Amino acid sequence: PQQQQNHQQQQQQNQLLPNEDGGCSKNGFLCRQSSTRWTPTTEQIRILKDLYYNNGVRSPTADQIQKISAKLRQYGKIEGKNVFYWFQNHKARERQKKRLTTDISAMQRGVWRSDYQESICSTKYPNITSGAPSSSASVGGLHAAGQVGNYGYGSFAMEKSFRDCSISPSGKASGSMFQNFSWAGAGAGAEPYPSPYQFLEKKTCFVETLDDQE
Amino acid sequence: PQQQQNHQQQQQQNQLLPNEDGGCSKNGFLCRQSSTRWTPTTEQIRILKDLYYNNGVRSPTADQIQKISAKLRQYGKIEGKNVFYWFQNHKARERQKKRLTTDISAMQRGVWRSDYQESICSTKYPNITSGAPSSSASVGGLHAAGQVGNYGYGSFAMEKSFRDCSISPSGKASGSMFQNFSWAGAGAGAEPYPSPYQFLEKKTCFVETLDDQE
DNA sequence: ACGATATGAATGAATG
DNA sequence: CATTCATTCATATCGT
Repeated sequence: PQQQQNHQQQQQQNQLLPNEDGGCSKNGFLCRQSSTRWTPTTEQIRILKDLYYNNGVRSPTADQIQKISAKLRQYGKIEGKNVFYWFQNHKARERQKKRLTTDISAMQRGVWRSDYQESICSTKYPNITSGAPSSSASVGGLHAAGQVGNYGYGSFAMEKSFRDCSISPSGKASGSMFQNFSWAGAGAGAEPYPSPYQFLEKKTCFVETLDDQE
Repeated sequence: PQQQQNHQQQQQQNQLLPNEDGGCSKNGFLCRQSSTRWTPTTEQIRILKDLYYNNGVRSPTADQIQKISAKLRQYGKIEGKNVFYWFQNHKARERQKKRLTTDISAMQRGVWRSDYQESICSTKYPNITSGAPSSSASVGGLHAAGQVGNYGYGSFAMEKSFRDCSISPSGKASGSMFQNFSWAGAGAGAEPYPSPYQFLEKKTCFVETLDDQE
């Protein structure tokens, strides 16, 4: 059913080798060095994918991220952000890929159905209430309890293009309300790019310091 | 001081000329700016950060947003919403990092460390009072008058406990977001790569107890 | 080596 | 204010 992630990812399992030479042969100088980006090991990848595909984890919570990273740390250096980004990216790219893959023609013909896109997820998670998870990579009992099926947002992209939220022109801007900015609907038939600072600009008196000497 | 410009920092360096339009002429190279999304120039970033860190601006009001964007417009095309989002994102991300820098396990143990990083507001002027404010980027007398000291709420999540304070006595805590992300700012922490994940490593028998469903 | 691709990281833009 | 989505940059890796 899914074949979108079997290209190349079988690199070595060396986590991070601080053996970087001091010579920044890059374009600048204050470059990389040890700041090499995280390179997931195969074990880490395996676990992550297992969580993703077998446990339906898509956007792990802080708690989950913690557990996951703690777990993955056994296989190499890793930080919470790596896990966070991994899921973000994986989800995003899968969707992106699907967008391109999923016959566009189907969409334009309207024969597109929303059930075949979820095939990759096997939908096995919905009822975690049974008890023992028995998942392959149960990282801290991570079961993606609350988010399963959440991403089933219809399908791919097509309805999220125009999100024009027309807001009511309050006219009064006080505090931190932000929905009454003209930009809320910017482009919704307004000016090309208007100077949006007149809608509430009352221009007090202080004009003394407009120093542009930053 | 809060951005780990190690190597990445993608399109940040493209300096749009003080044009008024989208006329970007970076280095005589590719003008990638034509996209939809705002690409802050370095000057704009600098001012924004200055406002953020030196003036304590966190959630600028419409008024402030106006002034700021007007000011920043000298350095490139910008709209109010860009400013608005910038502050929102900057705050959220800083918070996101920080919020969990004070990892929950420490929190539950009361070992909470109020280790801060930024030089938030220097408690500027409570008002647009007298003469020249010495702030770097005083945008039209924008001094963050009303909100300084507002976020000086000590630190972690405390006012929002109602939402994510699901700390269980069993040593489990369901925070809201990532906890120990040391990535974002690194303004003060700046550890190469911390490994503070043992705090939740206490239980290896984790099996399914992750249910943090509301 | 160079170019293509995969993917980590960052962040603007939204939404709830 | 928290979370998520989309885009884009940067770099690691592989193929030729």
